[in-house]
Amino acid sequence: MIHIDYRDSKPIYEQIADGFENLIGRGVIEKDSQLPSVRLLAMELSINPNTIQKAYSELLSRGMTYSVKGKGIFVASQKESFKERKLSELFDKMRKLILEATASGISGDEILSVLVNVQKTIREGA
Amino acid sequence: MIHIDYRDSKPIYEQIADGFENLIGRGVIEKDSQLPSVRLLAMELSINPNTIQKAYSELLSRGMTYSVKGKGIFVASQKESFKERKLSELFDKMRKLILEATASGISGDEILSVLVNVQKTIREGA
Amino acid sequence: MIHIDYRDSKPIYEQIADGFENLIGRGVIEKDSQLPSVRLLAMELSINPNTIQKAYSELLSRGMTYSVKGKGIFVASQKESFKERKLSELFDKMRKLILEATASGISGDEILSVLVNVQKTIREGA
Amino acid sequence: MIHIDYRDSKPIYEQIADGFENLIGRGVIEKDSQLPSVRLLAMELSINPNTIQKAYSELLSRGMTYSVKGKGIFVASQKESFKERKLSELFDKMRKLILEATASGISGDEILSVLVNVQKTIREGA
DNA sequence: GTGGTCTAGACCACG
DNA sequence: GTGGTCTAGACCACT
Repeated sequence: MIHIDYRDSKPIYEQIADGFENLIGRGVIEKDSQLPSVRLLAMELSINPNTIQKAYSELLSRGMTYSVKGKGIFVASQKESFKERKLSELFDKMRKLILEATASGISGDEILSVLVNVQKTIREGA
Repeated sequence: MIHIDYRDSKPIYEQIADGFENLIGRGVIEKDSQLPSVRLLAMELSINPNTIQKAYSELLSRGMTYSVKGKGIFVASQKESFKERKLSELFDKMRKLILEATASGISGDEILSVLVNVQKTIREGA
Repeated sequence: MIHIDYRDSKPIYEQIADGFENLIGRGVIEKDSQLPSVRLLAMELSINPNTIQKAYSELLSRGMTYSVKGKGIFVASQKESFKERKLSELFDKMRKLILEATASGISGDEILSVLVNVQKTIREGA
Repeated sequence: MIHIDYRDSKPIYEQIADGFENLIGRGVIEKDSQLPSVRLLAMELSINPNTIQKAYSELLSRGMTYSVKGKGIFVASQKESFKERKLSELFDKMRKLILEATASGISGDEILSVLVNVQKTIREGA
């Protein structure tokens, strides 16, 4: 369900949180359904329970889930569209990337060309 | 000459190294010209000399500079084109960004549209 | 595992980095296995943890290892053959040595003769 | 007469001392002839007089020269043959290089092969 | 004065 | 527990 890459510089707890956010946002996990318990997921992924706990706290603070004492953690109803939020995130990250590139003397056309190349390689790789 | 943002998660020594790499790569600092001394820059930026030293070591291992004991640190001649390297970096980061976005269900056309929007806002901001 | 010579002009952190590079390159330490922790090795060698950290950073930038925060430092898969790289290094150092010798008026045949003598004494010493 | 490479890791005073040792050893500068004064050489090479002074001290301690107060520094008669000494130096450096290479798993034949290749490239380059 | 190495001790994020 | 960053202060070789 969730894939962990230990070599990724992104911390494990964030990889887990992002993974669930994706599954929830894309509707793979439905609203009000229960997430696996901390202990269970920790065993399944062979990961320290503290790390799972941190990932779940992250999801909670992002408003993706709600917790019921003694019962577990459940998927919250999504206020704003998941895709909308992701598009907004993409916009911010893309903007930062482009500002950096521009500061290094790369032109707008060159950036566009890089984007097209990337998309091409991804299509070919798929 | 170099601007430090203490709130940035990017470590100080890397901000400094990146800053100089940019100045050197864009030709603002010429080949064989001397960089400010470790102690001087440390005083100017109110930063520990060891941190400056680490930034300069980073530049050295990136091949951007060469050092002469007792004399100072100087800008090396750039073997590989700076821009070429930056374009390659941009490609990698862009690829990662797009893969993430795609995993969230964003289409290639939508990504392109975001890019165009970003470029538009940057042009207007400038 | 690692031997330090304090009288050697080669800095300690480099002796450590070179030592591990050798162990890794020769396959003594296997891929994805964990290196001793910074603090542990510091205690074992009676060396300041910062110096160990610097040695490990060096290995990281050489691409010999990858680090996972909170978990440890691990041996990376070797892209370019270790031996290939070492042969290239040997070539460069040998070239420099021979150029110096030639500048002192030593002939090519004399250099070859010295090499044979050295190899002889090493075999006898072993 | 003497060539300085500021990028070389070898300190300048040593480059100067080695340069004179070479000229003296190969008979380019004759016995009992006078070396240029510290001030003169400093001006010619655009180098700090302290550095020249250190180079001359080095030559003195190597027994290559003798100094006469108020007159200057002169080339001493060479006790042991210059070439003999250089061969001995070459032997030591070569031995160290080969021991390092052997520790990295490079065989004696491979070392010989590298040597031959180096000599080949030098001949071709000349 | 210059760069480079090392020690000591602190703080942070992560697991 | 782990690695990583930063500060403070010392010493060294070299110019």
